[in-house]
Amino acid sequence: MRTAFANGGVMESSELIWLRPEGAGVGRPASRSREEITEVAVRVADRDGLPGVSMRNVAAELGTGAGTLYRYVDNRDDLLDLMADHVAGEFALDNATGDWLDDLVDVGLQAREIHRRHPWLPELTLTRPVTGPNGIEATEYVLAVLADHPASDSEKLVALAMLHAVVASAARAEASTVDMMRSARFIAHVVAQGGHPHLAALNPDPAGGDPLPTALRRILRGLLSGVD
Amino acid sequence: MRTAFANGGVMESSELIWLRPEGAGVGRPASRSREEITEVAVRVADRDGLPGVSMRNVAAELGTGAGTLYRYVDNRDDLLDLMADHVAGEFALDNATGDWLDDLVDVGLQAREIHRRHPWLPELTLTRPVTGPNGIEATEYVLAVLADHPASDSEKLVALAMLHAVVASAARAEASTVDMMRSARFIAHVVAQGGHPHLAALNPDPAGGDPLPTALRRILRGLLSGVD
DNA sequence: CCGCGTTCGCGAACATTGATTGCGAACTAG
DNA sequence: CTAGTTCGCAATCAATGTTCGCGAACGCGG
Repeated sequence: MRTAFANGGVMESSELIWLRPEGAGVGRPASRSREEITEVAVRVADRDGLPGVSMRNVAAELGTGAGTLYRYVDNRDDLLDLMADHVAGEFALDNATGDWLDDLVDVGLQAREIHRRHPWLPELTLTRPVTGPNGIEATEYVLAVLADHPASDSEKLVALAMLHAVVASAARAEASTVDMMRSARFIAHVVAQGGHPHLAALNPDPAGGDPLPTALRRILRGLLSGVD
Repeated sequence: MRTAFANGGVMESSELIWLRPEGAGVGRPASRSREEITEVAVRVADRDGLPGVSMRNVAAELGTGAGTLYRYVDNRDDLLDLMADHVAGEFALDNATGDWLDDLVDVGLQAREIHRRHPWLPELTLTRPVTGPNGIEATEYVLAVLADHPASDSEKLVALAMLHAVVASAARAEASTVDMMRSARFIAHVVAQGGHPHLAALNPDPAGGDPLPTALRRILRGLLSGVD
């Protein structure tokens, strides 16, 4: 798809939305902004879930028609990108203590809190890269925390990607207890039929606390405290 | 939704599809099977991607109408579940060497190969739990590998979940080079504007090999060789 | 061999979705 | 004030998931 501009030029919309200018300097000014639309979309998602974020729904919430949204966004995916990066702005990136492990675990736990506040977020962050302005800011922060760390840049990026994958995945598991229960019922059925001794012998730990903090510590240290 | 049966009973379809019987013993026999439909759906997905897996498309490939599929499946999500578990049958689970770390890394690398063969798979495994018969089989295998390991059951399950999350996430990143390039362009733009020193100072390692095997080793050992 | 109960196949139909288009109104620049 | 441009909006299109009703196919009991 191509968008024509006042200068007669043309912009390939295969770029991320943040690279495309918002509005044009001339002509009738827009009555809404990407920010405003994004906030409304996030509110709708918090209330009705991700499938509730239809162009018609969001537009209605804004008191307008569906077609109007396409003046601000090329397609629905753009809107989803905006939403994901919007909530990435909820990070508090000024807690650095100087201990890289503590700081990275803190980022991971903050990420989980964000995912908990917005149960629709895992589906987005797991399916697409989050590389909007706020996502970039978080990445820069992590790199700053690891600035004095001896690991190579590649290793740091791998650790960052893994941190993200683990947190988002855990958050998704938390978010859909329905799926969990359906799975549990099926597993119980399979176990009841025999033939899966180790699955049958499984029993949950008594009084297991929150596993994520220690898991994150172990993963990050395993990845970055290279004792191969 | 509810499905009536010959005995006058009723079955809640909120169960996973594998808990619901295929066909009914009486009446006109079905001319197709879940297996057959699943195989066709997988083939369509391999060719046209996940959005190509529409009820009409799959039905057409089977030489029938869309409505017919609903005799075998309650909804599209059921079909996706079937597909995900179907390819989970591609695991070779008879390679156990006795060394749990080697064996788990092997499972992870096998999972990546499966994801590579079916580029649509990450979107499924990341979004929903894979707990069909074949998925259960893989879980049982992992538990068998870890049978003599001193870690607690909870720790083992956490490690398994993390293994899955990491592999699927890495596979997704591999699968969509388009997104990667768009992100790269935006990051380059941000860096060019200054203000992100650590991001700017980033340079990729020369001749970096495949990072996943060592990453998996480090993560799994970090999680299961408890040296807190 | 035949009817009966039940299921299956199938096409038409419905609601909803993302996206496009054409036009009049609103706005800025000169 | 005029020219040029963009914006808002409603109508519209194509495609999707899903439901429904009906006639035909089948197995079983007589």
